[in-house]
This record gives sequence, C-alpha cells and structure tokens, in this order.
Amino acid sequence: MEQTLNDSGWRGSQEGWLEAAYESLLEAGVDSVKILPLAKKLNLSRTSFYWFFKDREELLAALIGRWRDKNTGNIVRQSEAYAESLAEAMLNVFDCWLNKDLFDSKFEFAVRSWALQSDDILAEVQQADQVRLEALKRMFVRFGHSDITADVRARTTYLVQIGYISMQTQEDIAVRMKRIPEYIAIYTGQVPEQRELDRFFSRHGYKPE
Amino acid sequence: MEQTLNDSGWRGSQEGWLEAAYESLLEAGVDSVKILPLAKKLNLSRTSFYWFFKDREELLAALIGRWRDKNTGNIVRQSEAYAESLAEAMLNVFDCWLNKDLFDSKFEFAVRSWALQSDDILAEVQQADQVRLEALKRMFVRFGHSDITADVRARTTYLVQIGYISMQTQEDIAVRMKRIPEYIAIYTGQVPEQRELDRFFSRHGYKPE
DNA sequence: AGAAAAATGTACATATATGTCGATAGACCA
DNA sequence: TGGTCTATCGACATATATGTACATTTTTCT
Repeated sequence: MEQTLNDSGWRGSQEGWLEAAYESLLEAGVDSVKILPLAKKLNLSRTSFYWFFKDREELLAALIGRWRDKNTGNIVRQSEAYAESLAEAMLNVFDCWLNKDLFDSKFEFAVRSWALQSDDILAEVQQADQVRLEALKRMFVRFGHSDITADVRARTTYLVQIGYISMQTQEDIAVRMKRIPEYIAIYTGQVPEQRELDRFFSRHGYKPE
Repeated sequence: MEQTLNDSGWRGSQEGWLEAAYESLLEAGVDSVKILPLAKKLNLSRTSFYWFFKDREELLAALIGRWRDKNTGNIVRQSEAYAESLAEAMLNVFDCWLNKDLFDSKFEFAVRSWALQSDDILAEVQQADQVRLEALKRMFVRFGHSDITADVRARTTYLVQIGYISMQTQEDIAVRMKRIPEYIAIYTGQVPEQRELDRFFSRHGYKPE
C-alpha cells in the first residue's frame, strides 16, 4: 500500500497521532482513543506511537491542550468586540455558534462527555465555563444591565448553546438563521435592527429571501 | 463477608445488576458499565451475570429502557399541568429541574454522552428531544404565542436546562432559587406574580428571607 | 426428605488493550 | 560512504474484558 509521507520524510509524527486521536474523540468519545485502533487507521505499527508520546495519558493531555487553546479564547474575544447596541454585541457572540473556526462544538461536546469519567477533565471544563460566563456577563453589564439580570441573561445565552451542542442536531443554516432574531429578542430584551441582522447574515454568507 | 440477600433469598437479581449498572453509568459513563467490575461491586462471580442477562448488550438495553420511562414522561406532564398564567405554567415545568423524582439529570447527561458512541442511542435521545420540545411549544401556544416565538421560547427553556446538565454544576438551592424570577421573565416575557413564586418556593420547601 | 428450579462458581477459550526490549530500516549529514 | 539520528516493527509479558460449558450449591416446592 502507498504511504503518504510528511515533510520530514517519515510516515508518522506527533501531529499525525494527535490528529487521529482528535478525530476518534469526536466520533466516538475518549474511550475510543486507543493506541491500537489509531495505529490501524494510520497504517503504522502500534509500538511506533511510543516514539512520540510517553504513553496514552500524554496523548490525552495533548488533546485537552488543543481544546483549551481553541474554544474558550474566541467566546471571550467575540463578547468584547465593538458594538453599538446590545443586539449587535450579541450577534458578534453568535458568530461563534455559526463559524467552526471560532468554536468547535463537536470537540466541546466530546470533552464535556469525557468529564463524566475524569475529575481532572471536569475541573478543566468548569474552569472554562466560568471564564466564558463571566465574559458574557460583562457584556450585558457594559450595556447597562444590573448584576443579577446580566448574570441570568449571560447564563441563558451560554447555556442554550451548550444545550444545542448536547442535542447534536444537524440543522439547515436557513432554519437556524430564521430563529436568530427571536433569540436576540429573548436574550437581550430588545429587537435587533434590520441593518444589524443584514450585517450578520452577510458575514455568514446567508441571503434571506 | 456478610451477604445481603434480596426478597427471593438470593444475592443477585436482574434488578441488582441493573441498579449497579445504573450507578456505574452515572458515575463514569457507559464504558465503565462492564460485567467484571459490576461483579466485584456486588460481590458475585462475574459469570453469574449471564443467568439474568443474555449478554452485556441486553443490560445496556435495559438501562436505556429505564431512562426512557423516567425522564421524558414528566416534562410532558408538567408542561400540560393546570396554570392560570404562562408564568405559572413555566413554574410547573421548573418543578422538573428541582425535583429528582421528576427528572434525573445525571442520568440524562450520562445517556447523552453515551449517544456520542452509539447511533442507536443518538436516535433515542433525538426522539426524546423532539417530544419534549413539542410539549413545551404547545404550552407557549396555549398562552397565545405565535408559532415561531413559541418554538424559540420552548427551545430556550429546554436548552438552558440541557446546558445546565452539561455543566454538571452542584449549586446551592438558594442560589438557584434567586435566579428563578429572572429566568421566568426571560423565557415568558412576563414577570411572575409574587403569589405564584411563593407557591413555587413553598412546594420545594424553600423559604426566602 | 427428595426432586426441581434458581443461582453461583470454576475452568477454559478468546479478544483487545497497554507498555518494554531490541533488531532493523530510512533519512540526513559530514 | 559511513555514522548517527529518527522512526518503524516484531516479539514478549501482562492486564482486563467477554462469553460458554459444566459442576455445585442454595432455595423452594411437593
């Protein structure tokens, strides 16, 4: 069988094993991240793995590192982006839910499921939740909400999304877009302006008829 | 070691194995539901299991049956309960989130995580989501909401709860109760009356100072 | 008490996983 | 061209899981 070689001229690499582990995690959870199956997928000998990682533990740690780097940072960033109204600010946050470069929801779900069987992972996830919720709360406060309403609205915003992830729904983009104005109204208590929606739709390549 | 015997005078039983499986599922996910560890927990020989269940598959199927029977029915029931206002109706639904007899959220999370590695389970979960969402939507429609706003508000209500479950937070009852009026306001668009809140607090044995 | 059933346990065959050791092969460089 | 990293592979030792066959014990019923 043909072997695809990487830059350094070898078939395997730390990145290669990590990528395979990532795919397996997303498809079937942590318990599917096992060295033997990954080796088969990569067409490599199982033991070759140990050249790149000390053991399975180290691979899983690398996987968590990847998640931490990607998902939490962008929510904070989007919640702090420039906006003239709360509705516009909320639409900035919504970018995360529609753009896979900003938020990897499958990864998110897999990690949260993983937390069920590992206290270390649970601590990581709860740390991330806190950071994200606080960022969203600051956004509401910035636009004049009181402490308690900002807190509850931040939770609503965030938790609906986490809930969606947990539902693992694969919905049509048009269906999701149709609900956006309603969500904005519920979360912020104010109806978004048409031009704000248009700007949002346009940057996600969506054209409403 | 002393052995606790059940009604029929034997140590093991279908229920006993199922209960052990249930506990293991909630604590550490499906992949922890293995016959050998369960046997250790029950102080029984591993092979004794096969007297009650054909194989591991059958045990897992029984576990799913348990989940189906418990969690979905009560949400539908609560959403259809008598109420004079939308706020009161919503508070009826909130009973589920605070009463473990009405909704087992740990079980819910464990099953949803399980869905990641099994298409059969995923189908079960999505079926349940649909049934629950439709029941909530009917509730909003009953109190005069349009189709689209009822749909989005039903989703908000339900998804926030699924999100909470996914956060696996262990919060103080007082902290949760303090947020209730805000949640009701956001979900229904109307502020709950004091007497409605009092009735709710009282049936959950909570006394606000 | 004796037979039947319900439940348990031992031995065996098998599958899948982890991790170590040492031999070997490919890539790179002087 | 030969040495040296870098990576791959096969063999070994071990752990944990599943499920079957059959013998044994315990309970229940007559």
